[in-house]
Amino acid sequence: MNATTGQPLTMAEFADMLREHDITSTLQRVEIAQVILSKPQHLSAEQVLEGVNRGRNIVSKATVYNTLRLFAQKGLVREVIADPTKVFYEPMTTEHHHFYNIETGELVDIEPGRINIQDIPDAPNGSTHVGVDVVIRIRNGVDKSA
Amino acid sequence: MNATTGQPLTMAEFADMLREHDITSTLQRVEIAQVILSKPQHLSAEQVLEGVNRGRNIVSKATVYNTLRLFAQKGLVREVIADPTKVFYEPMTTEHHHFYNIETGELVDIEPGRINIQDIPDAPNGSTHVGVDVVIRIRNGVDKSA
DNA sequence: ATTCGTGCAAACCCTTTGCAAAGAG
DNA sequence: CTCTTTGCAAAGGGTTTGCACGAAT
Repeated sequence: MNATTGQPLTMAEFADMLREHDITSTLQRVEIAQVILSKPQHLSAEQVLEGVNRGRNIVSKATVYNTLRLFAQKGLVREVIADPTKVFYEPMTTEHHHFYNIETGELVDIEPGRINIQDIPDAPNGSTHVGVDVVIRIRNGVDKSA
Repeated sequence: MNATTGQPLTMAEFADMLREHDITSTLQRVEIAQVILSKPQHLSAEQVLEGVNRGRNIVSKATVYNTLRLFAQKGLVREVIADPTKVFYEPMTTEHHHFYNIETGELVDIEPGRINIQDIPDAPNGSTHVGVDVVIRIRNGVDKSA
């Protein structure tokens, strides 16, 4: 949503957003940005591919993968490593963490601030923190026993 | 190490350990247990395969993958999901967390208790916590800028 | 012209599976 | 003897790459 108008972002606004992140704006990249950045969500590369090509055929698989990687490098989206079989992408927002349902593969946001981490240790000699990811693995059902 | 003798565990002791976890003891499984459980470490399935077949040819790739999955189910080892390209396995010990070097793919233990998580939220309706994983992503170099 | 982005298909890597042979109880 | 485990090779799924075409400066 545009903060001043309250309307969904226009293609031109997505294009501006790309340029602000040093990404050359192209049709395909704007389409991908619209799909992943329009709201808080977690999408796999394949889901982005489907979302972009609704009926029509606008972006290839390779471009989706390459573009999502580029967006992640440029700080537009964040990669979430929780499912051992695929990477999820989410819009880059304030730091928050995730529930991961090991049965369904579903990823759910934990509200920011809902988790507090104390005493984050320094990175080992000569390295720098890039980020902290907390994944709480959950399973359907209330019974603890297998 | 055997707690009473201070010696490395014997094959028979690994076999006992398997049976205690309801795993039928076989030659291949004991060999795999020796590789992954002998000390604190993080090994990919491929590294386990190499570790088991030193020169000789004792265990197949399929058996390594299937056995590590079995060990994880039975609570002998823990899977660590941090590298988007592969799963790491570590001996099941007290809860601790990890540094993950995004440049080298290296995984490093953070001492238990060195991180404290406050206010872990309840699992969503009808689901149960399975575990909490904290991964601190690090990068070589001290400078923050790319 | 030169550079950068895209598309297609093939390559790649990790992991799982199907089925016959070998091993455990 | 019956059930389980193993091995091999092949399939599978997600991701990356090579190279030619097209767009932009």
